Amino acid sequence: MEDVVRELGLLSLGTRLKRIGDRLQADAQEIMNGFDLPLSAAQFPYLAALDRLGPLGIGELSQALGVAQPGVTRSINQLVSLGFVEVVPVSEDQRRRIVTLSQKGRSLVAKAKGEIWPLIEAAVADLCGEGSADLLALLGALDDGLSQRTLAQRAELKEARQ
Amino acid sequence: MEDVVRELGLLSLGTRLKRIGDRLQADAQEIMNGFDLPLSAAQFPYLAALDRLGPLGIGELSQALGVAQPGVTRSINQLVSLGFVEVVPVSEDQRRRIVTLSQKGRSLVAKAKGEIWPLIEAAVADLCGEGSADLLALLGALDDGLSQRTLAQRAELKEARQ
DNA sequence: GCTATTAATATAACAAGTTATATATCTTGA
DNA sequence: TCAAGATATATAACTTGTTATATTAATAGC
Repeated sequence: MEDVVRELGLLSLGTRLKRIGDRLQADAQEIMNGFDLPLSAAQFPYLAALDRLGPLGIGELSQALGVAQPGVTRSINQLVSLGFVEVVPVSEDQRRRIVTLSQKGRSLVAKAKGEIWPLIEAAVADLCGEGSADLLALLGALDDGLSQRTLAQRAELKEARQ
Repeated sequence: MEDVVRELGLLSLGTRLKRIGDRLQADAQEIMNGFDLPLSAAQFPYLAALDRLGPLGIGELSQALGVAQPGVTRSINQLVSLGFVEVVPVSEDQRRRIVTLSQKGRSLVAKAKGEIWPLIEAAVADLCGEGSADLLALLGALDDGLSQRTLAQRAELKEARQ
């Protein structure tokens, strides 16, 4: 059976990227399941962000991860109830809540860095083969291009030029 | 603020592809809004599949679009209530339901082919620039690679080889 | 020719994102 | 200094995917 989303090419690029991304995430989840972590693959970027950047506010996490703020609020609440992060209020500004890795969160990150992430990264590298650097470069160009001009703006320019 | 998902590279490739795909789909939606269609960008692939392949059963649509069957059932029900598709039972096999474009659906597809899709495709092509063919080729390799071996299988092979 | 299995679709519950809006706190200007 | 606006987060409702399971119809084996 023909894969329509694939055949449509650039027209359905968004749908296709989402679909492949979902599949990769589900596969990564399967690798993670081997380590019986009470955590979904989608939650890992939160821990990775806190590990890389240190304690962050909700809004900063939203920026760092490219997820809308309500999504961050919910995911952080889950991670709090799982015990991987802690939220501390800021005395100078009581609106803010700073999220930090808990001890449990830090040891999970350590384990992930040592055993899990390298495995996932190697599997993705194996999948991408020679093309991995090219792929990352192209995705970078998409990210950059989209932050300069949206598709709608590009479409308008095309129309105006006709 | 550092874009963590981007910086993590291959490790968070799934999350990143989903994120970029979502953004493209949202942008395509915005272009479509200019034509006031009572339809979301995510629903368009269903119409495109029926246009390209003719009437299809629920399970065939599921394959053609790479969406799990319950998702297809729901989306088709929406498209039915919007009047863009019709569902006909098959007399030989009463379990099956064949989905076809309605007259309204066919004229929407005609309009889309004439005015909307070329605009979206051109905007995406503008965004991708020189890299569009490379990108599609790399995505094809990912699709093919994933249907040969999942990430988990690749990870196991790596482990076994050590 | 009936029963057990298989197949196609539907339903339910959940996941993780989204937008719109509410709430609470902070900041600023008259 | 206090009312108005801005900012940070929370809540609600929705979207669109998922998995697990139920339902109904078709098929196969005895």
